[in-house]
Amino acid sequence: MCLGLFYCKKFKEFIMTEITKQRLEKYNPHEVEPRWRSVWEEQKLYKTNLHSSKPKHYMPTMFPYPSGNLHIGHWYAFSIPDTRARFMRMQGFEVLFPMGFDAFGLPAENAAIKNNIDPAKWTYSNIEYMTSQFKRMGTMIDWETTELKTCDPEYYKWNQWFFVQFYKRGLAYKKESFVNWDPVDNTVLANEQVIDGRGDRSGALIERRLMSQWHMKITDYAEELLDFSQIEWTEKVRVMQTNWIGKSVGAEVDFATPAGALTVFTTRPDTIFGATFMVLAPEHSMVAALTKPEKLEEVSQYQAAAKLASDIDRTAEGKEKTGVFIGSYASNPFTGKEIPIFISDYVLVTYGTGSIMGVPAQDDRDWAFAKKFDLEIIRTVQTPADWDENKPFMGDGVAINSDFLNGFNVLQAKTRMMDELEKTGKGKRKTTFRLRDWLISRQRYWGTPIPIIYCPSCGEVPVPEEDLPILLPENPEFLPTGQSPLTLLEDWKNCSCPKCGGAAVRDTDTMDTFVDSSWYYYRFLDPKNNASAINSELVKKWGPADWYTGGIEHAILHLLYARFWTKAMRDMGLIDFGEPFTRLMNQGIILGEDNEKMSKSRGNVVDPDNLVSEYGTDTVRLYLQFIGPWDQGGPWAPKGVNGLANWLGRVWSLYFETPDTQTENIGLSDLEYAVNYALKKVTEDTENFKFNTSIAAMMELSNFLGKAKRSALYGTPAWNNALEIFNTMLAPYAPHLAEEIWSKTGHTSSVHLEAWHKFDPSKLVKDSFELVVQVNGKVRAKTEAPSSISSAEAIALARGLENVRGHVEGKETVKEIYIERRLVNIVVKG
RNA sequence: GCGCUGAUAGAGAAAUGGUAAACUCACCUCGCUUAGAACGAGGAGCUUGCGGGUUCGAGUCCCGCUCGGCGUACCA
Repeated sequence: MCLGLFYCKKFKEFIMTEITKQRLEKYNPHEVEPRWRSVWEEQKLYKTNLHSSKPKHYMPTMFPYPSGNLHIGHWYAFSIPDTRARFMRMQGFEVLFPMGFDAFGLPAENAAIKNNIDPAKWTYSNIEYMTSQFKRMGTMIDWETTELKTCDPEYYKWNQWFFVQFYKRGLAYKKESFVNWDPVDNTVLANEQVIDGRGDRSGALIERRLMSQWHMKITDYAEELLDFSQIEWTEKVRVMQTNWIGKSVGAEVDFATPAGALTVFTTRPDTIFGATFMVLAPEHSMVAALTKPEKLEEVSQYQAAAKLASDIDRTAEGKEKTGVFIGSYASNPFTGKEIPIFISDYVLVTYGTGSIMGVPAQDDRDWAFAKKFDLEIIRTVQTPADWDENKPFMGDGVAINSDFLNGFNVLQAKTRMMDELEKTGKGKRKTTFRLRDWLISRQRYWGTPIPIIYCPSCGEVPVPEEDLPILLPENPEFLPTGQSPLTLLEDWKNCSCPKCGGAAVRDTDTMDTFVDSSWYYYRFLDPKNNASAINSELVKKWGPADWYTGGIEHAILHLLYARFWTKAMRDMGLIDFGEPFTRLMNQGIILGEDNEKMSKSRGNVVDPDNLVSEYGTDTVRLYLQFIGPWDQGGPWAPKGVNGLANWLGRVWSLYFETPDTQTENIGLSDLEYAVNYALKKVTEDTENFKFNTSIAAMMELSNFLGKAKRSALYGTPAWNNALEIFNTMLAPYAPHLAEEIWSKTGHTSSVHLEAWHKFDPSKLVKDSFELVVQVNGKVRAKTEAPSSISSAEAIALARGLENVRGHVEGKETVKEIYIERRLVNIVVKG
């Protein structure tokens, strides 16, 4: 912090004030802002009445992780929606704008390991500090009603409760599978948390391990999650979720092998006549049975290599196909031909059946494999005339070499083949999803303990509801063993079986923190509720959220899980709707001055605390909104901030400086037009998150008022009314300045309790306008015309203009166009 | 590779198919002996990344290209 500069400025201000006392007192945000914030807090001005009879507007934002410091991105994410929340409040809605902390997670634990601090202590002290930073933001967050920390037992108890309910309904289950192991954070990760083969937090290359882990059955909802008809989200997020869910419609087909039927999944059943080989994933369960003794060594070697290789190596772009012929043959169910069986790492054990039929002519991957191993290629779709015969053909065409399918196009052939498969029992229709069940076990300490007990005689037993919460024990040992720290706490781990009372042990993993964020927006309505997870009555009244805002990075993580959780809650009868967030808005990212992502190593980090100390909260908020469209983000241009501070100063003087001249000639209707125009623009733009143009409209208005001030309008009732309306428009944008002006202009209650003014459309109708006249699309003249002018009159008026006549006379008129209250275009020839 | 985006004065950006550049910063001139990293008056700056097309009219719609961002990537 730059205290030197700060005090120096203060001192200068003090001197100036003394010398020029008779002049206007300069607006001083550093005095005004904290003063109003404490008044608001005292008066509980922003208390939301959850039982209000007004229409509700629920506007949560994705709550932050308590990293220890609010950065400029937090200001962008939270202070801007606050403007809209304030606006909706003035529009007559009862608005809930909540805030809490997503407080479980790895950074706390990593800090504990590194600095030997208790993760709880670290987290709670961060929350305390960040809350004080938050309060400087001057938001209408109702801390008292909504504050929520997911690491509180009163919160995570209900994670455990949900887990038990899900368990009873078969939505939470344990299975052994290949999982993503992060060797740096020493835990498994969900598929959604693996980015380009690396852990999303640690950046470590992910290893594949076979482990027994808890999953949430999100795949039960795969089909429903593809349905976005109940929500208005951006195309981008819908597409990302749709791709992630990855629905493929096709068929499963059985191929006979010496070890029994080998089932493959294909989206192209029409190409079976061209299947000339089989490929299994190296981990496929039938590999052992199908491997001939003489191939055993080669196969084991390949399997070992595949196991060691990271996903990123296995899937690298342009990687040459590898594989091993395992010695056995399968029989093509339609041609009867014996085709060789391979293993290769381009087939994934986790997708479909983990095995495929190789159809090189119609698939570029199979083509590459066939070329590499010199396998037979049979075209089953007629290639276009100019087709390069050294390429596979994936397009539509007529089936060839395919017996009863010959002559049909791809779509027809698919249907016929699937009918045939089902008729003959050689296969069946099948839809496969890319989406896997959500793996929620984490081998870490700082999270919600999984409420399951393992009993030698009763097996896995969920903890009875009355025994919840299973508290996280204090003072764990943090050893980088790859085991959960909870495994080392014998006293905690050992327990008795709730069923038989015999000796048993607890599950020592904790839940993925995305469990916490899957339902917190319901908990905000009653965060201290000790009797149930949610207050059904309030959730019924307030849910689903009207608008939800946050970063796009959660498009397929949090936002997909939250939808799943909500649907599961609906099916449990807890709520009566199936989507958590009716509308979604993703803010962009604020970049450094150098147009690069802000980072300490680049040295381009903008510190909001310093900015607030220099310019005040209102200026920082306004600048972040003015910089551009909110969903676009953009680079930080430090010079512009000052401009916003100066604008606030000019607004201030608009109210409190007396004009010394009366030189402008401005009429009442101009004033009314300007005010109503701005009001219309600000109303519409604020509603739609277009804060930059909204502020521009207010600047235009203040520029106009600055001029109008030096006219006869000054001091009239209309002038005073205009200033008052402008004051209320400012309130959501510059809450402190607006309140100070409001109070200094003689009001005794808060401007934030005022109703938003409605614009008067009748004041926006002008009785004349500037008619633009084009000849052949080129502007040739402009003239004032009455608004009521008819098309014929407008054209006649245009033709009469001297500049136009020169371009029109003696030429043949082809067309005349009049666009109401805008322009005339005369098209001539010759 | 595929999908989605974006490209407008020196910078950030406005613009229901209808006068391109609102608004802010920066720049220039003048005023103000000061609210001064201020204020007031005025000014300069572009044919909207490139090439086609549709249209009376295109920054906006369509096609191709160049460059950047985001997402995704052997999913059978």
